[in-house]
Amino acid sequence: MLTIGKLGEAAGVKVPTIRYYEQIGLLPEAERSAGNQRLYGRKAMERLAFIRHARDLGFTLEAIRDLLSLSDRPDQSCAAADAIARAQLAEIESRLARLTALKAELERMVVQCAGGKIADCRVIEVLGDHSLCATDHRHPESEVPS
Amino acid sequence: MLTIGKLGEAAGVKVPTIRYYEQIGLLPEAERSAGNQRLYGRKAMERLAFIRHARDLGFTLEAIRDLLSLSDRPDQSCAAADAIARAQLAEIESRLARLTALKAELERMVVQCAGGKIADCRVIEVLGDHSLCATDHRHPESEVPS
DNA sequence: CCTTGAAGCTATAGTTGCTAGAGACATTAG
DNA sequence: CTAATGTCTCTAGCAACTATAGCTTCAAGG
Ligand SMILES: [Zn+2]
Ligand SMILES: [Zn+2]
Ligand SMILES: [Zn+2]
Ligand SMILES: [Zn+2]
Repeated sequence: MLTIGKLGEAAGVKVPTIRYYEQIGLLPEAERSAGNQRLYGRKAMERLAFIRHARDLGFTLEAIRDLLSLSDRPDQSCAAADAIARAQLAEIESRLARLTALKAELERMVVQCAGGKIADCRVIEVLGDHSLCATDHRHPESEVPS
Repeated sequence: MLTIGKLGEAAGVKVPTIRYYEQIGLLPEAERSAGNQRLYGRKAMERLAFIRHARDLGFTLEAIRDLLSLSDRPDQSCAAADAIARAQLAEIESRLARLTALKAELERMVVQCAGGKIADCRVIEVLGDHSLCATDHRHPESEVPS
């Protein structure tokens, strides 16, 4: 049985994050020691590793919640899990497309600036006027974390 | 003079967002009509367009605050502005690198799943075990929005 | 002129995924 | 035994908005 600190160390997750996952119900309530400290066994560690890995792949906690409850029903079809993964892939692809456009615009700005006074700065100028941009990079949908 | 609604429409910014920008000091306090409603002129519109465009290019509000105060001093060197833009470019490039790795892993997962039961689902399996991944995609630094 | 509906006002709370702090209790090394 | 570290709960804060509630003001139609 590991204390929360050891578990965090083992899984590469900070202690408050583990408590947070428990609080929102992603991790079950941990066993407690005589002195009321959380104790974790192998199952908790695997579950935490799953969560952490999915987070590292960009899944939201909501998606992870669904994936976890699916993985608790091994006999069912995996179609739902695959759909979540495909949705995540689509999300990543759309962010990639957007970031690629942003990168191109930022490179243009930086390259075009001759480096004089603010009044002549291409960076400031372009920021003030999207029609100076080469691509349409404007924000299509919601802002999501990476 | 535009009302806040017309300004938002013209600039592609929601009304509460404009009020929010004023509240945090990105936009100056607007003039008010006799009935206490905000009124905006061309300068406010340009400033809002600048903010919006910079946001669309992924700059944080903090960076935009700095860029705006730089653009208010046209005689100074633009080195600071260029540095902010280059930092933003670097940030975008690092997000791109990460997302590219994520995309590859997600594609692998999705493609490898034969689509049977959860117990045999490659998606669930890989999520539980990073050593099944082809690349090291783990989260390096802080989570930042796109 | 009056009414009605849209648009505006303030203030507060919610979103996501944590992170940081305060103040108290538990455990462990020396 | 004591000191240092770890853990406990609870609360608040971060970015960048978004949503809600309960008002007031405005513009247009009858
Ligand atoms: Zn410049
Ligand atoms: Zn642009
Ligand atoms: Zn599957
Ligand atoms: Zn992995």
